[in-house]
Amino acid sequence: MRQDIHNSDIPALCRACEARHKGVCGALNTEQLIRLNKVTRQEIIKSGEELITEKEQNNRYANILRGVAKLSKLMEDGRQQIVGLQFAPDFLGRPFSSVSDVSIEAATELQLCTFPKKALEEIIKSSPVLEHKLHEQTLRELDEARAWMLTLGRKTASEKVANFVYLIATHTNPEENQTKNLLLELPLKRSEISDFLGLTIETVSRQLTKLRKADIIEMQEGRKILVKDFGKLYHACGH
Amino acid sequence: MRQDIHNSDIPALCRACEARHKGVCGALNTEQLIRLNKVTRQEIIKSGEELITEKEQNNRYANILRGVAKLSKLMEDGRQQIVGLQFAPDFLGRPFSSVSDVSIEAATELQLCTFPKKALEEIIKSSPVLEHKLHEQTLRELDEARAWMLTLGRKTASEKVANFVYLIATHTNPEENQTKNLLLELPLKRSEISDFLGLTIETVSRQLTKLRKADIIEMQEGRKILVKDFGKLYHACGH
DNA sequence: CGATTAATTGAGCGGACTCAAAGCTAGTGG
DNA sequence: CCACTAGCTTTGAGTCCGCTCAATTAATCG
Repeated sequence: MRQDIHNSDIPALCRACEARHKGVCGALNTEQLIRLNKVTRQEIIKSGEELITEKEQNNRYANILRGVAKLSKLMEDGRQQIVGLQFAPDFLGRPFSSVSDVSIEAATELQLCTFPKKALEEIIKSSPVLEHKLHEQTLRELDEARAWMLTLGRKTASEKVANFVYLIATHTNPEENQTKNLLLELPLKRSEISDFLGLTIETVSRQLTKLRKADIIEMQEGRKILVKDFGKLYHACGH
Repeated sequence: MRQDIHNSDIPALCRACEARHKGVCGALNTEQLIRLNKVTRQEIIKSGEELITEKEQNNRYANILRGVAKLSKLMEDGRQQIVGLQFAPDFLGRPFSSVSDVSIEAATELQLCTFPKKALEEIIKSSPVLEHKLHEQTLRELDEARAWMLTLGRKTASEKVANFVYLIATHTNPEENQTKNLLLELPLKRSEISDFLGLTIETVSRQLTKLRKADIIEMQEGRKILVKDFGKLYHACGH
């Protein structure tokens, strides 16, 4: 599949990139990487900036190299719902459609590798493995969306907040399902967490205080949180 | 692509099947249809019967020929969330994974065309167009899941119920965005509607009564509902 | 027809919301 | 260094929407 023997032929950018190992670019051979590399552009997006607007035309895709992106939907009256978070090395954009029905915004500072829609779609034609990789990410996102639907529809405020901390814990420090202390930084502010959980900022704040008083987490400077008891946190999610 | 010229070669079952036109089987040529047809089996599933159990092994896929299937997730303490509905000619099952993380159950009587996981996966290998079709359905499901997340997280009880009626209206009678009367039959009972909307049966019932008193719908025998004002219904969804 | 399950309606409660105020942070400039 | 601002977060008090519990009515099916 991949020709790691000729590692030196691989574009410098790609050589260090996580997307080539765990992301969609893992489906590409050296020649395709070189071809794609000619049209890619690295970009740094500041926290809060919008990449793709809901219901609007867009003709660029991207891979996340670093940072967290949030996908959200907005109602005319201002109500908002965050419908997903994406981490490196996720692929950003809606394949096979020129309009996304969610907006994509940088939750933290974001380092991206962007490329034109057309370039990707051409490579897909010659390399079905790439579409397979994209399909697998779509399936993973669908599983996550449905798991979150259970959280939104059936869990209490405290379970929701625990679930959010748990989600961040498992995504930023994967495979560390340990009971030991685990330090993490929340990529969202309170208003965003509330829009992700279908709650208000006040309720989120109160429930975090409850988790703190229950000795499950400890709050540190900034948005840093120390998970003191991973088992209890998992349990607090409703499991 | 498809060889409709040799229509007579197409298996009898497939000739009348919606899945060949609008569903995933549209990606297959006559030869592939014949190949798949050797291992397919038509099945009638009674309302309420479970096809696939959450977290359990399963090695069959299916296309819906008639009826509605519901996808749901269950918590240990019995809380339940319906995370999607599927209509003909949708494909049922989780590609590339032997365990589904949702259970699939017949919401109404269901007529299916089932086939072994292996058969489909082999055809995918020789025909990337099939994977593309599956990918497109997955993307559509993801869009729908995210739209529903907005409903679950940010809409009021009355908006939720209106949204449900609207969803059924648009899925059972597509492209009839008319102001004229539209008769439809709800495929779910109250307890299922409440599990879909993250509400209780009582609240669902009360909100339906409100829609009736607002002259937006009219309730008839069984689960039939007459939509008297499609525009008002759309508006009642929060739009 | 009764038996059973589904749906409606009512009364009262409580969890999450609203509104309001005070406490933190980080950034800016004197 | 502190003063000042603007944005974010926490905390409190009171309200209301949707839940719970309970009773009735309506459908469905032997």
